[in-house]
Amino acid sequence: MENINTEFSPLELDFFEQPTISLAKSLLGCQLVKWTKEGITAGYIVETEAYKGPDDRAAHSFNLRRTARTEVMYHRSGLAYTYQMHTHCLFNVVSGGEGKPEAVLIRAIHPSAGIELMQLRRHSQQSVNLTNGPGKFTKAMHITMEDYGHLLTSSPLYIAAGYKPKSISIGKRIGIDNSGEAVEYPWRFWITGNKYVSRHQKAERIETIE
DNA sequence: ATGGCGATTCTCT
DNA sequence: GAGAATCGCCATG
Repeated sequence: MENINTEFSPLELDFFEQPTISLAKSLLGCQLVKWTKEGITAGYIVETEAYKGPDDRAAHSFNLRRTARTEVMYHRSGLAYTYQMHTHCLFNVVSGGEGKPEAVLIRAIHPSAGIELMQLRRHSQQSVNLTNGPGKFTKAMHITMEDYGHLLTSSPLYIAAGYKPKSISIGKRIGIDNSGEAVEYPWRFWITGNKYVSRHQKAERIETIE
């Protein structure tokens, strides 16, 4: 048998072709990998949120709103949707398939490679604080608007295999207070007990993985 | 041309 | 827990 290094190999495109809620859970434990000329940074995804426009008032694509910013959400699953929030860049994986504008927001990672580079970029020697928020890990990994529309199956930015979480916690999404009834939807997912999760919140449900 | 505002973060109290 | 920072996007006129 040939010895193949699968540590940082991209997942295939069909991984992204599953329903958005399912994808949001499946992404937990996978690695997010970013290459730059400075080197590699990578981390296990530990927290995600599903956004299901056009019926989801919290989604940028609510009511089929289609602008330059949200355009990529209308294209195929597996593309990167990055956008600017105040001074930060937030990162989503497009899902739903062509013409169905849905996405999974990645909210936190647990570093697996390139921690020194992350510390340099974040001007911080701390560990957990480096990547425990949606604007934090993007800075640590140098994910920017340049990555908008990039297909996440190849360098410089892609999803790779990781580990299978033992338990997934489920709760309400963060920071969408003005979104009417959508505030209540249980579309936030995190690896139970993981210390890189951005905020403490009581889980509405906990799923154990077989 | 302009004004409101946000899927955030940091630094205080 | 509150307030500021700070800036691009997008809807209006």
